[in-house]
Amino acid sequence: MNYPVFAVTVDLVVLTVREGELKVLLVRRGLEPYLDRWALPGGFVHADEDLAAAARRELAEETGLAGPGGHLEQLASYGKPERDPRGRVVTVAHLALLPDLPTPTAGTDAAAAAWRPVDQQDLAFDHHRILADGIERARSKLEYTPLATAFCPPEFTIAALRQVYEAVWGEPLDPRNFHRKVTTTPGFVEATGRSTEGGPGRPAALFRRGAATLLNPPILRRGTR
Amino acid sequence: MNYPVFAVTVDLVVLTVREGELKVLLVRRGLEPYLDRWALPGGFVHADEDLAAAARRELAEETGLAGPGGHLEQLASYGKPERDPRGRVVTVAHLALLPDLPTPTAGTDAAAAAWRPVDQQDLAFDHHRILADGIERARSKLEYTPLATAFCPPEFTIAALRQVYEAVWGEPLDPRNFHRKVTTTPGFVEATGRSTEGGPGRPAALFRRGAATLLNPPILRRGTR
DNA sequence: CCAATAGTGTCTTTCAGACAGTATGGT
DNA sequence: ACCATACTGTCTGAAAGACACTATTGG
Repeated sequence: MNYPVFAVTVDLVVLTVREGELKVLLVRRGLEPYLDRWALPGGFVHADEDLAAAARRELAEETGLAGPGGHLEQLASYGKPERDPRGRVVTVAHLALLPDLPTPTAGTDAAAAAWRPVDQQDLAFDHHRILADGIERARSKLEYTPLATAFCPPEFTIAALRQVYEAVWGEPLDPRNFHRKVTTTPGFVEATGRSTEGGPGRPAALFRRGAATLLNPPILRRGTR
Repeated sequence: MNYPVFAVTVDLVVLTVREGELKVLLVRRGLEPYLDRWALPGGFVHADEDLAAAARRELAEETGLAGPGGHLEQLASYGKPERDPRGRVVTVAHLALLPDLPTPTAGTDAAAAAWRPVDQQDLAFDHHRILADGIERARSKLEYTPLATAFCPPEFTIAALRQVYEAVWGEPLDPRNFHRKVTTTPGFVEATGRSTEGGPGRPAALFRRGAATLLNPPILRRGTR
């Protein structure tokens, strides 16, 4: 049997919420092509490695840890013949959602990695399109899954969860209605019994993620109604 | 730069509704490995071909036409090292939804192709998993997109559209509430002015698909509530 | 007339959106 | 006391589920 040969890479759309904004992890390329341009982190799939394993490995190399919380899923594959000038490369993009880690980009691999706003232009390769697809996937998944908790540390307040929604969707939500919705949806979050302390205002109860994998009914964005 | 080489294929989960049931297009393998087992149609991506183009080509080869109506989208990629005993093969699975064509499987390529029930066991490779993922994608997309119309001919009755939902979800829907829902959702369907004739009962108005790409609010399955 | 299927109207329940009001901390 | 933030309660309107009823065809 005769067939063309390909290289296969994984690229990562790694998102987090910092300073009330949705951010994406980018690396500055140190090689041609697209020298010095921002790009999604990624790399070649090894000879005896599953796609998901390659994505986990790259994530660990770039971020230091995919430790507590967080979420990693396959996004889509991109394989236009001209997408990489070096040859025929198919990339299997993955989407990672991480809490805002104390050690953000102390990766071993990438020389210059940084959290950047998600409205990036002029990324290397077709990474602009991959990024756009990843953001849309994240926005959409917040509607019907409890995945927003992946952006939060193991224990979080309802207000922190709401700020995740507001950052990802870019629109304000009513704190009271949001609180009611989240706490009455079975399995979305469960109370830990603990509370915050020290800040201004009444202390907030702390929650951890619940067991539900699907929100019913969903929380719909304004934009899609 | 040194990296492992892969073969890249596209595999197709082609679904239609026949005789009130959801069916998948399968081919009987004429080669090792998995000789004589049912498998999803598919093939190698050509040297200068986009992934989507390869999927369209394979669909045309297997079904004869992807003509009026229908829908084709990327599903997911599968690349476990051991998934093909011949070597390292990554497959980019696609999902196709087609109306029940008069000429179902007069393909040129596959010797023995057939519409089979979707509860197949013992497919070749990891095709059982791919099929399961494709069916779940289809079930889920009927909830929040007007994609059910892809299973229908260019003009169809509300009852025919309802039977698509019932076949894909495997549960009965109330004809009256379904009618109200579909006809009052802007952009889901638009009336043609024509009607059916000849059958028993009152003639039904004929509709074509509307311009909407997203249903708001969605039509939710019983199972997920 | 009757059977069969298409389509409309009505009632009830659920839930989102808007927003008043209460609770509990820090300064 | 006052401010800030957390949380609860109430009202209203939109829409789903259940289902009675009317409409239009063929036998």
